[in-house]
Amino acid sequence: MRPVRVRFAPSPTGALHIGGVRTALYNFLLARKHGGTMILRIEDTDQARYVPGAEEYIIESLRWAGIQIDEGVGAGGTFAPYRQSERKQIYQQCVRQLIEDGHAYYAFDSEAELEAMRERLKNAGENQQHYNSATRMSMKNSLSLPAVEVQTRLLSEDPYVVRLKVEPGIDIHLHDLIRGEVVVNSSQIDDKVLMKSDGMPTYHLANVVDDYMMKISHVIRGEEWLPSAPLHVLLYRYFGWEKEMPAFAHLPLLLKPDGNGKLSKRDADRMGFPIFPINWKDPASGELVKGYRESGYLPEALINFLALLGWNPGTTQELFTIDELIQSFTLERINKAGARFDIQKAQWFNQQYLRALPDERLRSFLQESLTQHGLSADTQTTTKVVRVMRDRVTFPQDFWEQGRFFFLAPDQYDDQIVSKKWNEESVRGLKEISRALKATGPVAMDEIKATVDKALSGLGIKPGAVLPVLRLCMTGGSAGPDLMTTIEILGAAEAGSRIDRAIERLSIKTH
RNA sequence: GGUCCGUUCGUCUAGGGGUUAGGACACAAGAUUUUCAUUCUUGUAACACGGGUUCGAUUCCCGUACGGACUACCA
Repeated sequence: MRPVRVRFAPSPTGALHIGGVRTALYNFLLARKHGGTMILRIEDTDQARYVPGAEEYIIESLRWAGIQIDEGVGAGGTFAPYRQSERKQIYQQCVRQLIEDGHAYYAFDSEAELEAMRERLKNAGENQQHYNSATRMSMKNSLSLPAVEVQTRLLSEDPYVVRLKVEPGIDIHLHDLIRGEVVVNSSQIDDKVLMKSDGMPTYHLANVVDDYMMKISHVIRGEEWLPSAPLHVLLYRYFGWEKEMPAFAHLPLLLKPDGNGKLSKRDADRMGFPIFPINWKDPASGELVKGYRESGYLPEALINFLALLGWNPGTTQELFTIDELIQSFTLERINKAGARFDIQKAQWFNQQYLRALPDERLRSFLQESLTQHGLSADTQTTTKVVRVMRDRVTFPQDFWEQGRFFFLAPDQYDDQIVSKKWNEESVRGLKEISRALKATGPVAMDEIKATVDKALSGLGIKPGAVLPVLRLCMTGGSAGPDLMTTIEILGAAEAGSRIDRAIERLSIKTH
């Protein structure tokens, strides 16, 4: 078996889509599984759509996601260059060969002429409007025009393209690793442009030439390429490279969470989740689009989620380290049908991964939020907070979002609790608890509980009448970690003064 | 329109000629937690339809429907 060499080959026309990350991931997993090579090739043959910064963005995104590149742009390698715009001469040479062998030809038709041809065929009721064996002789190209004229045109400044001369009536068989046997008749394939008038190759040409030259063993790409795969097979054949042709695996698409169609940025925006791996600032509009990284997704969680979107190990295991993914991954177990994108499942994965992190890591998340808000706290406190919050969070920022009261006394109190539980009796209880707390000094949770119990039983008040408002004094709300633990972390003195503060504020409000 | 691809709970999926069609997310209920979350238990919920083949089809075959991709000098 030949060495596994796979490539992820995005075009730098913008930010990397989350579906692209999954494609890259599957390539990476296969490479690692077989001790092969993961290659990053940049397909920048469309100068009009080139977006500055996109290449760097792709590299940084993959790096963040933990998808390591062994060879290619940013990593170097023996098959350099890996940027297609730098390989023009190679394609030109290949295309010249194709023309000499009679598999390609020059075409001089203008855009208007092409449009006219399609219009003519459409009006004639043809269900395909192709530039092909049936129509090429009525167009302006090196097959239809006299040799002299062709020479003149080539030597003039007039633009021209090179087209593939597809021989009709041949069944092209393609074995896809995911879909099995696919057969397409060559009459369905048009004389695709191989070389554009600006001298750049099209995707089809560059892709085949590079995969061959870079000794790619498996082409793993999105399903949108399946219809043109037979064309690529034809190219390998015409080049005489069919024996070295890579194996194909066309991945199912990522679909919208609701409705029909493939997942788009619009859907993500509409439903409030990221579509790009990391922040993307559109250089044209200046718009900043939030990424998974900045939204608080851990790369390991995102990868785990993505891996299972269209692939499964055949067991009930859901949580995978990257090494386990590499171990279990096989192309055969990739699904055929498209997968709806479900952000809730991604969140669940994030929660699983986040809570499994050591205190130290979680503390640093909290610390970051504190710094952002101009606050500081000692290690002992942040450790306690993180421990009591760890089973309650989904994102790193939740430690702050849901635990800010550990560092900031509430300045607002939940109206519902106030109207339901704030009364003369509960305030009497609170006053007693405050007094008792301030007298005890810093103590542990069970002592606080004893103090509170004693204070209330002394007054003959039931805990149920006071505890909700006690929490209200501490956090401003009705939800949160265990109350006594919360008070322990706050400290008895702070707890006492929060009670006083609440009584002062709410009494004014109610009068 | 044409070509190609697809179709198991709401979602991701396992399974496969005879199964109580399994798991996970989500949802719901109960228990724990004097709160909320976690955790645990339980529950609701699926083989698109029609023909074949077969003793038997959700599984194999063919159609239909539905969905998707492609149909550029874009990738």
